[in-house]
Amino acid sequence: MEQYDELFPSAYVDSSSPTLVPNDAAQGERPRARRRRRRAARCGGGELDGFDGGGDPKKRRLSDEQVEMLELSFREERKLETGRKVHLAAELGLDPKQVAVWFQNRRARHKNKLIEEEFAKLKQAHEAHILHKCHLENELMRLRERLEIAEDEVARLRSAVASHAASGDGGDATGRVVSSGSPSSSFSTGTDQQPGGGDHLGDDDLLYVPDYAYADSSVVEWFSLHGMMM
DNA sequence: TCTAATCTCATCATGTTCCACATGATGAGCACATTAGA
Repeated sequence: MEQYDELFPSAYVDSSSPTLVPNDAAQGERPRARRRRRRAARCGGGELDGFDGGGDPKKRRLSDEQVEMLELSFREERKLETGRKVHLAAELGLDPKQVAVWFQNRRARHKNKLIEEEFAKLKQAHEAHILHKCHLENELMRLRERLEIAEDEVARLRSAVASHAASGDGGDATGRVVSSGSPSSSFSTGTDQQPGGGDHLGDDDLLYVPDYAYADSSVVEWFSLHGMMM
């Protein structure tokens, strides 16, 4: 009948009745209270659920020596063969059933401990990953800002070149562009710019105008030579 | 194949130490736990 307690924990079911009809005396009683009552009945000498009423009904803690011996044995071997169980029980003055129960509980609690340790490790690793992600995001943000500044500079230089080309002036005797902006924005003097591999440059490519382009032709001619729309 | 012993798991009850935790004990196992020996 105990199984009904487990199957229907939220509703009282009379453990003495196979028809699952609540009994009047305990109607509305919760499983815990019911179990306590049953335990009390056992302890009080009442025969219930096949309990013979013998032995010490009180739960006794094992002595330090007993626990020490059991721990020692557990460290040697987690499982408990019948022979070892009987031997241990005799040695410790315990019931073999108690030894078996102690090993069962010990295994369960050992497993829980391992699970907790594993959880702690995973949590630590997770937090480290979160931190690393934050660093990467910060780095990405800085790079984006730098890219934005570079793109602004490129756009400004492009428009400067375009306006000079459209007005037909602004070049010196050799046809070089004389920038009206800051001296640092001179279009052709950037040393960190690499020559483009092809004739067609994309919008996002940095423009590189080689010096020879200024020698005999205007910038406009150079651009048209390279198929670029102005 | 059957059966007893044993296992895991969830839970309870109680003792110990400050109201929660540790630990001994119990019962189920559901397309009905697994395993070992007769």
